[in-house]
Amino acid sequence: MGPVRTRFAPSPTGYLHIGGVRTALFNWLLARQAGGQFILRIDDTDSERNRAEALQPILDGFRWLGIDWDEGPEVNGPCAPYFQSQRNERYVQAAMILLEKGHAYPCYRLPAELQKEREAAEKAKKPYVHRGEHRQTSPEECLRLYREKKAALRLKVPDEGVISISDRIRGVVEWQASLIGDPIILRPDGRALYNFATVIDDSEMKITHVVRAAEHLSNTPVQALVYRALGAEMPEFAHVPVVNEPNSKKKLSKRDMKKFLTPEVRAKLMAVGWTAEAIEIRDDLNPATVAFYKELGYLPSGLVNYLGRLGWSLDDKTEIIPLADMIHNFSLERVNNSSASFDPDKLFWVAGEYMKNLPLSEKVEKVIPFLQRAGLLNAQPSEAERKKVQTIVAACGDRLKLFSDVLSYGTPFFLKDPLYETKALSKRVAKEGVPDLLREFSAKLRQLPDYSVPTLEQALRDFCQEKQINTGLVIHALRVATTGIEVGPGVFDCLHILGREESIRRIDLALELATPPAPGQ
RNA sequence: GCCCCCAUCGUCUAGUGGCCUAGGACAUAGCCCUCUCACGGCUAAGACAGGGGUUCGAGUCCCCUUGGGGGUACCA
Repeated sequence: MGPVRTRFAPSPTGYLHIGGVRTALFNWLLARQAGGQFILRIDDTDSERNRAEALQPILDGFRWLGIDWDEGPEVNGPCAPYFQSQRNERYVQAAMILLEKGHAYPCYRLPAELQKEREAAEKAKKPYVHRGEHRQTSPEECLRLYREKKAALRLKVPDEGVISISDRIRGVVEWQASLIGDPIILRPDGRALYNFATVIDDSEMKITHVVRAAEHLSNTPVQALVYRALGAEMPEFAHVPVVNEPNSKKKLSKRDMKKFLTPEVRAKLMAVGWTAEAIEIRDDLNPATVAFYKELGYLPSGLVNYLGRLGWSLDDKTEIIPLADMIHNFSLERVNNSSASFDPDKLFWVAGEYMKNLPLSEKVEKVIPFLQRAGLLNAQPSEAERKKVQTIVAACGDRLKLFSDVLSYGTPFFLKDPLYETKALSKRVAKEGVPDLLREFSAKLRQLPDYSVPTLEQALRDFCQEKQINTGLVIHALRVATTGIEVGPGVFDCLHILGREESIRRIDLALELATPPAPGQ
């Protein structure tokens, strides 16, 4: 066997599905570990859609995640083309060889007739195994018949015997050949069927490891028979367990993804600037797709780590596995054989762990687009503005788990006036004695020698000490007065970011709002 | 119906016959730290689907049942 070559063969559906990425990732890891090649092949045999448009989101998704391909769309390679729709003549050619060699035969039965037979068998509680009448016809005669009148071409399945494959994840799996009906490999119009096309492609592309979703396990005996008939070398098979819906044993389906677009999900998307209409049009924006996480500002490295750990583990305790370690340590033998539920909470946590380790400068770069989209920053931020963003991001610290979190923590620093939460204002500012304290402290702010975080903190502590009051009282009041909200970076960071004049202006503004003029005045 | 696959805390997992009184992580709850939130620290609760075997000994091996999933296509 030559160098390790793995592949992922998505249909151009217009989005990159989470479950698919996991399978692709395992393939990619295997290839990278062995210094082999990872191939992207597009299964577009039945696609009537605009291919370029439906393919782009998939390529974008992989690129965003850093999963690169050595051969495939846009990069090409020695086995081009990498679109099944452009490879049909190869399938026809291969089918003709099987016909000549007596491994295939034409079948003139109509689908409707077969359907009836199937139903009859079902009623009789007997397995339905289709065997066409031309199974015994000589290859020469079959070829003559086929030339005379095109028909569906069926593969001859042995009458008896066991088809056995050794799956790298499942172990040995066997099927009775007598229970497998002769499958169609070519339609009367010459279009190949999946089970046939896949084998031709995998064989021609010298794929050494077919790592795919477990739902393909049942296709494998037929494919094994095609390899055998072709006289081609069989690749290693590894069927990875499917990814289930959160908290469910149901497969995370590509169909019916709309149900993941819950009100909460919609709210998250709208918080980062998507309108309800845009979400409707971009029907791929939901938690089952990669694009969703990109839009919400998840770190791609976090998503890759999470997906890699879903169904595979390094040992009994490691959760955070840098990509290089994952490449180095990945093995099919440690892939679980039971299906796994996708857990958005854990993904969120992993993404946060990666964010903690991201250099500040990178956070700043990645956060800027979210601020721009929200209209808080213009398209060409000045050096001063970038500096301000940096200060804000630094002040956010570990609170920033997603890039979009900059909106919940940073917005008050970009608005002209804070958006005051009424409740917070009445709870923290419009409170017995607090307005006077704020006024006094505000006056102190004016006199500070500088406006740094330590100076501010010292000033406040001294002030509270002097007044014999709890520091929290003033701190909470200050935070609400200057940012409008109760949660966020440390209050001294907030004051520092705003600067002296703006801090004081906002305190005055809050006091105005919180203390309505006394009646009669 | 028939064929194939799967089965440890709510979820992801460790476990390859004695190291298991079943370990870790997310989520949950409580406490601590603390200017809020987040981070961090500590603690709690929480699982071997059921039944038979095999064995001195079973989460681990075998069988059955149950439950999930996939296939049974001129879908992929």
